[in-house]
Amino acid sequence: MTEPKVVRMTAPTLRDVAQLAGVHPATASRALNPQTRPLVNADTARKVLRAAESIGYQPNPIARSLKTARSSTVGLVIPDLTNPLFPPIVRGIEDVLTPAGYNAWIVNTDNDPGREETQVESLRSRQVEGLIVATARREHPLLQRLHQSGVRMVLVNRRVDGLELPSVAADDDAGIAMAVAHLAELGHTRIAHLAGPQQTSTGVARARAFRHAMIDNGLTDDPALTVECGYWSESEGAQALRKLLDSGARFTAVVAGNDLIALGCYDVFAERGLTCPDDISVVGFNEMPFLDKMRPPLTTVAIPHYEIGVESARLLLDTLEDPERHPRSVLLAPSLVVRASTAPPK
Amino acid sequence: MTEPKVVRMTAPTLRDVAQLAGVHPATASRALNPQTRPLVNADTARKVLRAAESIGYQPNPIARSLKTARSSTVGLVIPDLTNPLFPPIVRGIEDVLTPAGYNAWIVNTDNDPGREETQVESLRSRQVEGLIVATARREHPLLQRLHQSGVRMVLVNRRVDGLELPSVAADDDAGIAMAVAHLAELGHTRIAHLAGPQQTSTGVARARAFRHAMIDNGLTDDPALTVECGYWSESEGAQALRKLLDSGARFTAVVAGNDLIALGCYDVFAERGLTCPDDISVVGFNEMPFLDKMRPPLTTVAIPHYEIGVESARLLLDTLEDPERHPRSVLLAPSLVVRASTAPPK
DNA sequence: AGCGGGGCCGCAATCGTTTGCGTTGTGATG
DNA sequence: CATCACAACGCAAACGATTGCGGCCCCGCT
Repeated sequence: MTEPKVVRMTAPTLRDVAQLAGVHPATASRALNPQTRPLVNADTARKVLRAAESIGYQPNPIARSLKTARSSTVGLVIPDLTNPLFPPIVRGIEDVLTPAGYNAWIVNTDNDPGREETQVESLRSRQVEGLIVATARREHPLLQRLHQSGVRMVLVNRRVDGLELPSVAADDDAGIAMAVAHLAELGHTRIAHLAGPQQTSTGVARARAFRHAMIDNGLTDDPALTVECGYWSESEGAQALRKLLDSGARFTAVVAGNDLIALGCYDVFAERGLTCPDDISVVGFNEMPFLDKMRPPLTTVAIPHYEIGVESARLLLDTLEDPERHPRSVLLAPSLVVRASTAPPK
Repeated sequence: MTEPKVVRMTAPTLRDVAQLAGVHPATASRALNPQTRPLVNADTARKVLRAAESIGYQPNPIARSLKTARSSTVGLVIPDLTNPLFPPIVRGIEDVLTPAGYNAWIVNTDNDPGREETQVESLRSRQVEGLIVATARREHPLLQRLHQSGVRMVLVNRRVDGLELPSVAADDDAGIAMAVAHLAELGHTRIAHLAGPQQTSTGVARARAFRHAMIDNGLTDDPALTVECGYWSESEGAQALRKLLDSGARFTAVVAGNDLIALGCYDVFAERGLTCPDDISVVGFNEMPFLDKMRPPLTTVAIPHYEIGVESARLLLDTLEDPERHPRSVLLAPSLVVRASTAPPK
């Protein structure tokens, strides 16, 4: 004989729990919440817990958010999920947010400020408690406004000019220095830089680091050997390299602003019958997946993606629990992964 | 003289709009909603709209969700964002959801059923209106339950045994057939298959298609030449190939269950001093990014990722607006991209 | 003039929680 | 025995929107 069971189409609510436990919903609420549990008698608390358990009660986060104006949710603002840089970062973020009782809401902006604005608006209206932003440009009115209106956020990989915000990134200086030193050791003297967009802090930081590193290695930094890319993309990288080659400049190696830019170079090599590293050495930045299987395997600066995610989530949690805390930024050490795209010049 | 402006820290609500427009909140609500706007006088509607505009009113989705038990949000359940297969699909999904007024909430399951369960639970409690699921296994109690409790969903790339659900995927049969035909034309006769996990519909579909294709091409399908991978991953692909090589089986080509499995083969080639395609040809499936830059560039079956996303979102919207509609499934035509990982056998 | 019928709009309940405040009951104290 | 403190709990008002129902007014008809 199967127990006759009333099927309710709607999920059990706090009322149901209270009724079952023979208490008022308010009491049930207090009993369920560890924070307020001391306010109710231990016995009744047990009763409530048991009742909740028995009917599989799950609090309704929507109702809770409405009342508390909190959501246990943070927003991740990402320029392009298609960029393999981000998934591991996201993973790291989720791995610290989840145990802390938070959920992450991922939005794509496609590098489009308009889209970014509406996406962020939608996040805010859903009461996200903070933002992790990977789309920062040096001039970023939106972020300025958000910061002024008290939105908690942390930046990843980027900074905004004149805005003191917690941020986490790889140590660009160190990374570029390693790349240049590596090439210098191989004997390269004329090294080009395909810089990332100079509207991004990362783009300028790496370009600056490149100049310094050249000097530190006793090489001359020829401005004609630095070309800026409009985006951090393959096609922009290819464009930039074509421009450089067409200019007639002489160079035997290039350090690219990131891996995608470096891979763009591969396309140009194929177009023009150049071979890497025999004709030109190239080193990337970021260590995206599958580089070891490229042709040739790309030498690059590896950064700890997952840890970047982890750290940024931690920073956000910190500022959530103590908004007054002085903004802390963390720099993570990169490392050089030498593969077959770099060799001594001919 | 600057206009004295009252700064309110809290976002404007419907009440504020109503007050400003000199009407009752109910009227304001009706005026704001295009659906119910005909119920109010055109003039007052205009007044309300203007008022809303002037104070920058944005409806609070949380309050709305609480009342309507809807959320204009759908969940995307993805096994692993790190797999480059998914970002373009996500992009396609968002591109149709956004104009339709929906938002997407992405969750990762890491192929872990437990994690999947809690993630889905969290989605449901946030009143998502439907699910797009890319994690389906052939036996999938969770999805069975969800379906029974009336959750609307569509499957992407996968199916569940005995469950009539809308789904969208590439035409695995056609894709595998093209791959095998290509190898056969090159002169291969002993072709191996590194199959995907047989708990996934895709895994078995491709394995079956492989057998059929072998026969159709007048080749013999030797069961000893098919090895199953536990996951759709590089390492599993490598494992499977090692097993095959160690078994002493003779073969000159392999069709891999997907690109990652194929790339796993590359690792084994390096380990054992084999060269591709001279010693062994390999063809992948999915056309993930950057394959053209691999060593060697991987021949693969290209599937229209973006369109898969687009179609799955459309299907979901369809079932949302007419839940009774008979489940429709769409198959998208793949195409073969021949690169340098395939060549005639020596 | 009386009556019916729309068109518009307001009232108030509701969604499921949280929380300030008030009430009750108990034990301890003067 | 009256009083007080305090623990434990209930009451009811929020949070911000949506929506069935009913009231009001005005118009047209007989």
